Amino acid sequence: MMIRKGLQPTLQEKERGQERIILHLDLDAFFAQVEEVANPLLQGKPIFVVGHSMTSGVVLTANYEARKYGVKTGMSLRDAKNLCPFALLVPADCSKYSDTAEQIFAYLVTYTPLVEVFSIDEAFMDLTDTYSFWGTPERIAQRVKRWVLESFHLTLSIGIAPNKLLAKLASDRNKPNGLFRIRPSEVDAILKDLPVQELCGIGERIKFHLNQMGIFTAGDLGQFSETVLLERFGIIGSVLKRMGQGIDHSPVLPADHWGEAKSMSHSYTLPRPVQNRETAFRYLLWLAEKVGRRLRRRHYEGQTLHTTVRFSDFETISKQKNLPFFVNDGKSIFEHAKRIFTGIDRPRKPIRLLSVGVSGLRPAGREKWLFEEFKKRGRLTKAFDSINDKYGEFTLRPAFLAFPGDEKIASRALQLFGSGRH
DNA sequence: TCTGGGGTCCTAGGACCC
DNA sequence: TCTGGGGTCCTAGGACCC
Repeated sequence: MMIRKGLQPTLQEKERGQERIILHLDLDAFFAQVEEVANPLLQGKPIFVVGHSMTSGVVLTANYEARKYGVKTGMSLRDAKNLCPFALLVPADCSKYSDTAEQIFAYLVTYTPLVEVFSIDEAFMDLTDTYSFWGTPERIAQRVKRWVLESFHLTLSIGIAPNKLLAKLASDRNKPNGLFRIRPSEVDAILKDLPVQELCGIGERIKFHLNQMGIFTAGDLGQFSETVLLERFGIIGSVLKRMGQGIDHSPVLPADHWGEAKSMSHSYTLPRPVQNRETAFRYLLWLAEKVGRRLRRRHYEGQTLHTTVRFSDFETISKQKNLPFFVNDGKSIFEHAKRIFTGIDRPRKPIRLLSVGVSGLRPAGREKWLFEEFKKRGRLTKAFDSINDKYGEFTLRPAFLAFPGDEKIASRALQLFGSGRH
């Protein structure tokens, strides 16, 4: 008999013994549902929630009425309109969605502290140690569904399973307004004929390679030689094999267990391609200010600057630069972003998208300002922030953002960026 | 599939150092 | 400098998720 050091059970023991109870919650067609609740005139009609442009771009969310016509999230607006010409277009209002989601996710903590927010409309809960207080996991799922419906008039789909991978699969089973449980004894049967790309983590690219190797279902993947998978995919090879077997030991991690953020960025697809570089610089400054503001709000500063340019022919170039110091103010971020931009620019091509990001983050304010110039800049930035916090984003902005000259772009930009308050 | 916006992680080549 | 091997850092790009 082997004597084990420590009291932690091995993974195999966990697998055999205690079954984890993991829930995955997924708000159905979330953006579209929120809009329908806000505007009853939309109810029962096909709608697309779209980005700022309203004429191009992609569908952020289509409601189920529109999905009947084959419209999917991420589809270009043009294709979506071809499939469903009568759909109503609603511009996205992200702060509205995140406010709602935040209240819903906060409620989940009633049942367990182990709630992991996975995206704006998805969360995991680990109920292993707490569900018995309410009876069964299904009863908790029903209570959550009822509460969300009564409080927000929204439906969601919930999957219950022994791990996150399977819980996510389960929530997808009975959409919308679904509830589905996968028990350990059912895992093999469910995975046997499941197309590989339905496993979270397997996208178009990996699916293509797997298919080429003759692997089409999760069942195929789980049976396949790990050695060959490792040769083909490197270290993710063994992860893939375990996914095919429905094995996933990853924990449900609440926010206070998350590591620090690693990067922050903002990108923007211009309403139409822009040839004029002065105009491009204004967008760049706007993005830099947004990134800086977010870094400061979350008390970060970063050392690596990223800039991406996408031209009208979709050629995309990105470049990053390590700085000898940390930044989190818009002006410094802009100065370096502009320098990087100039280095990768193709001056004759119109620009379609710009992106500014900062990585190499650390908590801000660790070092005293070294130079007087930086000191002044820091104070100015603080004053800006306090006013903007009070009266809304971009109430105060650098004079450069006043858009002299180009009236059309100026008014469009102010409409987009300006708070409208003065 | 003519293609949004915000992230994370991985890979691979080159520079640089000992 | 005709030049080994290993480690680390930097950088560009790609894959994936929602």
